[in-house]
Amino acid sequence: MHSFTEENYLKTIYHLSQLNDSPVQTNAIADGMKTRAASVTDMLRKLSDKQLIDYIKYQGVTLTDRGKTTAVSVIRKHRLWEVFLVEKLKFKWDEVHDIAEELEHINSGLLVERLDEFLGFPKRDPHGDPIPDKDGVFEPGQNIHLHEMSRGDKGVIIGVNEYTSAFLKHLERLGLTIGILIEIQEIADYDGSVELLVDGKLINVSREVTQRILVNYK
Amino acid sequence: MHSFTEENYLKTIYHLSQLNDSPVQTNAIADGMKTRAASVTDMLRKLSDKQLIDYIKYQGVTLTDRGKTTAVSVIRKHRLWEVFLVEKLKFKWDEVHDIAEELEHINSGLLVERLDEFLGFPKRDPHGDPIPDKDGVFEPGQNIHLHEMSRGDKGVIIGVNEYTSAFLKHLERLGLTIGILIEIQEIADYDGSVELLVDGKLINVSREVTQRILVNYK
DNA sequence: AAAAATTTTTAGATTTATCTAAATATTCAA
DNA sequence: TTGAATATTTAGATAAATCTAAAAATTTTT
Repeated sequence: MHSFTEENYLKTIYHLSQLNDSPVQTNAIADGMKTRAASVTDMLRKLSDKQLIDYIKYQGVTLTDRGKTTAVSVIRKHRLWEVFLVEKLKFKWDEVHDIAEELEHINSGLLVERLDEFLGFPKRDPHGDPIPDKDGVFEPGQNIHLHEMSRGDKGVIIGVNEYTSAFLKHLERLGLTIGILIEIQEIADYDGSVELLVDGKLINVSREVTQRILVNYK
Repeated sequence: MHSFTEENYLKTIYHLSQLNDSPVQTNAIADGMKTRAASVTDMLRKLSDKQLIDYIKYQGVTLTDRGKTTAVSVIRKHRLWEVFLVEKLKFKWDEVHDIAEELEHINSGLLVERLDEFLGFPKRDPHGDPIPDKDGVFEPGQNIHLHEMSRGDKGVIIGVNEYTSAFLKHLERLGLTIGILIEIQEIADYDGSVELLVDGKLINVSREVTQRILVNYK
């Protein structure tokens, strides 16, 4: 088995490698793990020895198949536990991320499959992120970020990519929650902020926010 | 917060101190933690510095109030998770101990209280052990071990004090599960084995087994 | 109460994950 | 294409939890 720390590195590398196709860089990992580049180098050597990553000094890393499988399994657990916390224990969507960061490392294949079944095999977590099935397969989704849409476009909010309580509460105040229909009214040239029609009301959101919202584009 | 290891030491010391009134000895802890006496001494110094135990060199340890509170909180979480696994996820009673050993260290006060509520504030876990409430109070129980009973005595099995899958499966084969009524028919002088009337049938159990079964004596 | 047996502690290493500071490699820009 | 800036790695330490072997304290036995 892998240590919590190893699992967290793999998860971070996985998420970073989703952002673009090139190998993930040491500093990006250090940022993601809130640690120092030197510590990352130490860990990369270890993960490479265990054949969880392909690592060439100074050239960044990519996950091996084994590494990817492990990362996806941790992500699956994280998202299933988030569904449990919200659906069964009545947590708010902005309260579950940190607890799921701990629960995702519990080690029992049977537990995950039973939990999945108990929850009715959910396809998405409370933030709209897809939950890989037990073979690690994600439901395909053709989603785009809100800031990539144009005036007049419509779509349904399907996810976010920041999980801080502050951000999620902000969205809730604006009425921007998973499943809600939005329509782009206006995009401001000078700061990229966007005027949206949501639930019959006009609201204004900053570019920072539009970059963190995923929309299922119709 | 305390590390997983510290919490496990506190839990072990708590359980050992339940067995008799004298301070818990280094070797007993080493046995319980499956480690060496020297490692225990190292940790005792650390727990003592943190004022979780009262420790006098060569004289053994007792938990301070702070230490006891922590230990009971871990035990509460362990037992609640066991109820969850059996009641909600359909695990057998012999499958849940190891998973609960991991889940008991998840750190969120709110999570425990929500879980307790979700489960309907259970009073006992699947092995019959009492679950302390959120203030650490156990429901009082006047239970005795099966080996302390006499011929003709009757009672209901209320718990066990070994949680290995092998032991629990053995009990199940014998029909000895929580809640079942038993009556002592005969106690063998030469090996302490006991003949029991269970569910209309006569069965024989070794002294090793009788020492690990708790009975609510009528 | 001295010797023997047992228990516990100390001394000194080891492993894992981390760090700072310095050295080295790579990339960017003039 | 060379120097500057940036990114990464190495060297050497530190803290947590563990270990073995030896020393010291305590308890038991004679």
